[in-house]
Amino acid sequence: MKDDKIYITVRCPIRTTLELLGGKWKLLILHQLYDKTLRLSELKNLIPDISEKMLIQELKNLADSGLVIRNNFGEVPPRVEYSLTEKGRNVKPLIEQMIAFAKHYEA
Amino acid sequence: MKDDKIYITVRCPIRTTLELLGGKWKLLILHQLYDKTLRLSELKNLIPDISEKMLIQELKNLADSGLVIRNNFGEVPPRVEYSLTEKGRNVKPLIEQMIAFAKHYEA
DNA sequence: CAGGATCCTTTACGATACTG
DNA sequence: CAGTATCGTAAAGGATCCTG
Repeated sequence: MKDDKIYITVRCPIRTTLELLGGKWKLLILHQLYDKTLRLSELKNLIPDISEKMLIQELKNLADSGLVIRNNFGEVPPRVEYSLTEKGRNVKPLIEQMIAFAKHYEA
Repeated sequence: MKDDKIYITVRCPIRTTLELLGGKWKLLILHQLYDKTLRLSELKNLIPDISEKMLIQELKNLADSGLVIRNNFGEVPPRVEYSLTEKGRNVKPLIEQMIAFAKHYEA
C-alpha cells in the first residue's frame, strides 16, 4: 500500500483554552483567586450575582481541571478554602490581557 | 447634607471582555482573522464545524462591536471580506495568551 | 458554612429551507 | 456567494429546598 496518509490531530489551542475557561463564571472566579485564598462565602460576596449552584459547580470544574485546589480543613463548622494551583497560576497573564483588552476597547 | 457618598460604577474589565468575546465562536473567528482578510466561505472552511447561522451572526456581532470590519464589494456574485479593525487588533495579545495557556496546560 | 438535589427558565446553538 | 427566516434542541444557568 502506498499513498497512505497518517493523520495527527492537533487540537486547536484556542479551543483547549475555551473548554477549560469558557462560560460565564470561570474567569471571574479565577480573577478573584488571582493572588489570594478564598472561602466559598467570600467568593460569593465578591461575585454577588453568581448563584451558589454555579459557584460550587464551577469551582469543582476548575478543581477537576487542576487549576484550582480545594482545601478542606475538616472542621466543624465547615471551612474550605480555594486557591490557584501551580497550573492555575498560568491564567494570570491571560487575565492581564483580558483587562488590557477591556481598557483598550473602552478607550 | 454631609456624609453623602458618590457611587461610581466601575465595570469589571473581565466582564467587559467576556461580553465582547464570550461564547463558543468569536475567538475562533478572530483567531482566523488574526492577520488576514477572509471571505465568509473561507472562514467556513477554516472552521468546519461552525454553522452558517452562527458564523454570520457572530461576524455581525463582532462588526457591531467594532472589532471586525465587513467589506462588501457590491459585486455579482457577492463578494464580502472580513478583517480586524484597529480596535480588533487589540485581541492579538489576548489570543497569544490563550495559546500560551493551552501550551502550559498540556505540558 | 459548604454543598447536594431537584426543578425550571433562558439562551445559545444547530438544521434546514429559501432568496437576490 | 452571502446571506435571511424559521424551527427545534441542547446546554447553561437560576431558584429553591434540604443536609451534616
